[in-house]
Amino acid sequence: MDRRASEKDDDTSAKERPTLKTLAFMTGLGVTTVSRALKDAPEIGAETRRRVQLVAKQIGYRPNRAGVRLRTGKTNVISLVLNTEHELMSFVSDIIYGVTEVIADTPYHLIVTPYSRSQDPLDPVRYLVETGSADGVIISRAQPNDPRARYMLEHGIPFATHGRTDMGLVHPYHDFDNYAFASEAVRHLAGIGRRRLALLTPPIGLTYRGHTVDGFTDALSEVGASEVPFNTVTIDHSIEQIRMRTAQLMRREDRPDGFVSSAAAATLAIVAGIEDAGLKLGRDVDVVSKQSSELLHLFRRELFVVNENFRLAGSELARAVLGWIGGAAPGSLQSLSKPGEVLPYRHSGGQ
Amino acid sequence: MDRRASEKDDDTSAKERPTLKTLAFMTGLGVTTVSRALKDAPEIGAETRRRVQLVAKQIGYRPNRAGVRLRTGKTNVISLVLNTEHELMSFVSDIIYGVTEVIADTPYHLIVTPYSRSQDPLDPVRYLVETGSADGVIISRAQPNDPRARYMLEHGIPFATHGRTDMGLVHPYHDFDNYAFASEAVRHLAGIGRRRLALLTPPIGLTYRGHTVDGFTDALSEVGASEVPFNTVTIDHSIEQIRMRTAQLMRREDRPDGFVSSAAAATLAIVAGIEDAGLKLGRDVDVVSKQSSELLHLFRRELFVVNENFRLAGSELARAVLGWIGGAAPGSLQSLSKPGEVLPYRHSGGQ
DNA sequence: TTGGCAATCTGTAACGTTTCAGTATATTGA
DNA sequence: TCAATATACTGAAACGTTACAGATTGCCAA
Repeated sequence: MDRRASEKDDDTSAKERPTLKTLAFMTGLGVTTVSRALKDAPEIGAETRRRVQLVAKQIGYRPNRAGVRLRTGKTNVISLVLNTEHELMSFVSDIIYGVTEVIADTPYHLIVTPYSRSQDPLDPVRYLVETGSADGVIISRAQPNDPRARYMLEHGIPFATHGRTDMGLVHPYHDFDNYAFASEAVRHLAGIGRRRLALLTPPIGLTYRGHTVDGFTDALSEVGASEVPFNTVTIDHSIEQIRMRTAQLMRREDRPDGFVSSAAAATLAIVAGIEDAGLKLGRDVDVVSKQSSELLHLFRRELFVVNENFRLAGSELARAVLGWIGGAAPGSLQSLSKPGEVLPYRHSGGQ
Repeated sequence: MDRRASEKDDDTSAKERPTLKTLAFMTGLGVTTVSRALKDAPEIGAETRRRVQLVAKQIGYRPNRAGVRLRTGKTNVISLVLNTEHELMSFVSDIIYGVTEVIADTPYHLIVTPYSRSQDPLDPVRYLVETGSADGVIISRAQPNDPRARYMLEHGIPFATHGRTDMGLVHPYHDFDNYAFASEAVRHLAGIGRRRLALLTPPIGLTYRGHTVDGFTDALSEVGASEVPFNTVTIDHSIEQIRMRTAQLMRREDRPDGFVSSAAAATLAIVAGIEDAGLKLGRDVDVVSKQSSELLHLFRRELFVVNENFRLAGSELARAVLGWIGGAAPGSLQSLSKPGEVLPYRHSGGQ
């Protein structure tokens, strides 16, 4: 009853997974010929090629990944490297879906490689390279001088970064235009009469913090508004801390009448802080916030939002890495996503 | 200058990744002996074993995954199977971190295997089993009669489900006690004088919808409150739909004075719908909601929340799968997470 | 007729690992 | 002394794939 024990060499009717040997036996060809026929090598006769591919399709042949990987070193794996405490929730979810969307009809698998605060961010990357665990890597939280990007360039492994670096080295990236976001936000606030603005920045050390700050200050002087420093917290701080600092700030004489916030969750905290101080959103102060899922307008209708699409980022990053693996020039695999306009509350319910 | 071309057999000083052959050469032993020494096989002399392990550590030997996988079939991979449109954002993020936390100090990698609405949920699971791509699988959105669980049991691949099944088959799972959540929520609402309650349920077809509904109705009759049917939407519906249906419901004569909601995002929509109808949360109606990240209390202070920890779920599921792979009895790898008490708003800011 | 060449196809080896079936040496029992 | 046995180690084979270096055939030019 047990059909496990295979009959040595002739796998004629075995229920095991078909291999090249199976195909070779069925077609009467050699294993080498089958292998080449399946990958459209030139020295295989047209009819033979068709015949092999037909049989392969019929019996549902799928190349054994371990075999390929052992022989060629090709893993067919893309690794997404994530920080386990500081990524935005929606970022993780959306970027994964974006990546999987792109690799769905390729042989690639997505593996998630985490690292925590206590680790050197280089650790996971080093691991991947040393063990040859992936053909391509996606990293987030890019820094102006990013040791991970440098390391991967030195070791010749294709990668893409979410966010840009600034080392004079060229590599694929996808980024959101945070300069445009921040400057548009300032212009919008100025347009509704706000003149004393505070910025809740991205975390220190990341490239896009610089872009955001630059957009903010440039637009500030353009419209003739002034900045109220708000440097004690960033969007990486806890909700409670941001809330407390905001409340402190709003109880001061020289409080801001406008905020620009780089993340939705932080915006909740800012608003809570504003209200803790007894002030009212839309009357005493206005807030423009980035968001990645369309929820802020439910929170307070007075909020202004700019949408950032992380799913798109995931897709672009995946495309970039695959492109590099496929031999495209790294410099041609860079993309910058422009923010849409600043959106006010729009009533979508009712009848 | 190019040191790529290796010198055939004697890898004495090559900068390539060390293999068993490298270790064999360095120790003067055979490849077989080295292999066994590294896995503490009994027929290796104590000193030899120590010596081999020391050298292995020194030169940073790491077994080649492809070699192991090809020879033994062991992949050292856990696959997390996710629906690309209906998982909660926070679920994806947190469960991934929970899983990676547990497998961090094991040789396991986590791969994410997505499937979309248009696909049979069985597809990704079938793929994993047929291609032998993973040693263990984690699936979410368990159904009472779940073809995926049945399939994996039949094919003997270890797995764990987020949520329970109800097929008389025993397998590892982790679940949140949604019966307790719903009944506690009802009791809480009754305790503050609410008598006409509506339930926004989990999606039709999932096991925990039944648990939630049962907890809700049992507690209703226990406290002598009545149900206002709210069956046209579930938490899988869009924010806009839930909002619209809620507003419709709240404009009726026989509107509810209390809601129980199974997801935080849906709760935002419910509140928006309530306010669309011109009613006020906390005065005209109260809402108890589950949430997985502590943000709802920032949204409206009048909300009551119960926390569900998805990171814990991820850890438990990973532990369960690893346990099963390690030979533990599937029946011993089931866990149920009890909800905490219903939490009112607590002011945490200010001084 | 013969040598050359293009077009197809094939066997062998190798990637790194584990398992199987040994071998060599020392130790024991009688 | 010899055989039996335990201890410690080893080579060869195999997992499925691809690359290398041929083989075989037919055809054409000289």
